[in-house]
Amino acid sequence: MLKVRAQPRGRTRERILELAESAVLEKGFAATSIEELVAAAGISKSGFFYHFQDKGELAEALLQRYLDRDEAVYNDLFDRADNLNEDPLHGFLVGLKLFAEMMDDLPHGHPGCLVASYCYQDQMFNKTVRDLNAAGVLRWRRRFRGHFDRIAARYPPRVEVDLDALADMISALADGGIIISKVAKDKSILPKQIMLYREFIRTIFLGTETQ
Amino acid sequence: MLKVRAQPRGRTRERILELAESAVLEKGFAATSIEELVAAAGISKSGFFYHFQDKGELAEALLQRYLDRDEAVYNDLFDRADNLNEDPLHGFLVGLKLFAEMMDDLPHGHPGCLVASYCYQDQMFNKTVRDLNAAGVLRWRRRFRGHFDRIAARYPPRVEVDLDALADMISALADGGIIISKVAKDKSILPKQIMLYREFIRTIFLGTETQ
DNA sequence: TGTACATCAGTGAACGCGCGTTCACTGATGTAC
DNA sequence: TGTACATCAGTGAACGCGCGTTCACTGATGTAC
Repeated sequence: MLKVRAQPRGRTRERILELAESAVLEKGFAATSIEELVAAAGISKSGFFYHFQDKGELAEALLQRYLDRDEAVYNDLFDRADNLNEDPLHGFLVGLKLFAEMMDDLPHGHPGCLVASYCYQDQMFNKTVRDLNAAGVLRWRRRFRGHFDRIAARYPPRVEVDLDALADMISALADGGIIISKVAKDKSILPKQIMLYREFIRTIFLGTETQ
Repeated sequence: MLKVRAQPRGRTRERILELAESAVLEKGFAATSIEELVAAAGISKSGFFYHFQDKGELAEALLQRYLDRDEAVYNDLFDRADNLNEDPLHGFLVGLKLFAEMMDDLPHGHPGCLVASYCYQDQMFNKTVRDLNAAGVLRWRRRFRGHFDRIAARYPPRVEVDLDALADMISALADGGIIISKVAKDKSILPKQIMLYREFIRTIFLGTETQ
């Protein structure tokens, strides 16, 4: 009798990461045991240690994967919106609308942000992981700061604002909106916050008189 | 020889809570052990169980204490600002400025928000704790919604905004701003976000034409 | 095409440590009479 | 004021369980010749 490989080659590691991500977002990294992951993945404990040297390596792989996917998704979204519009402001406003709609379309709301989760378990992780997290935040700042530079060149801001702070605001509002949505158990809060941010951007560069 | 009580009556429980709060904010609830808390508090493990039935009771007491203190601080701050100003908008704007200044004055930045921390370890806690957390968020919404109702009666909004969402925005921005500040290791981010929010409020009710 | 060896993707059993919790006990302080 | 008892704020030792990690081993697949 032939024993058949339970999973096609190389899939198990990805399955562990997938299971780990939702577990970590629901109860935190420390409370997510290797035991429960391997039980859910249908392998033995030692199978886990074939894929990861230790639990710390899981933490790192998890965050790296999250940041990569996140960047791919939002690069795609904002680039698409930008390419559809010749005007940088309107392209960005379309991007924000798509962003809000994407958040609104998640059936059970946003599952949570690993950056925020790791932030509140900071001491658990080594320097590599913490640096990865910080770099993720700074990448978002640079991306949006770029938008604002192009926009401000064409639309002088009507109010005095720090463009770096304005770029950080979308990260803060997204992370905070996820938290408020989750705690209040109301998935509509997050997309509404994105749309408020969009309104703010609109009034900064277009003013309130030209409704 | 007289044995002298190490701590004045009733102080030990408070010391445990204080130690637990900073530990939880740094590494999460699951990773904060009773062992380390009692070591830092200078009592034995059984001493802990004299004050708390189990670890879950610590979680609840911790959050209750946090919410109570938070409410007292911000009630005080915004009531003070409101009483100094006859006008509800200007009173609120002063309150936001005081809020931002308070955040700016924290020597090592904001130590973190327990509501956010608990949110990302949700599965660890029982319904009582989760309800406590949700109630905290809704209390903030009501408080700020009250401000906006009074403001909007005198200053019709220049742009169409949902006042509940606008009230949630300060919670989201505070929680998100704390996270971005912590992750980027730049304590100036949080106060800047509060000031951006203040700018948004100003333009909503006063417009951009009247600089 | 057949064979030898290497690599891949794990298994199973054992480990020691730390964790939350329990329980019988204690010594100082407070209260009633 | 003195005494008896209750309460407060703990101690010390023990517990079982689950956790992350290690190690020797394995059976299927891939590759070189």
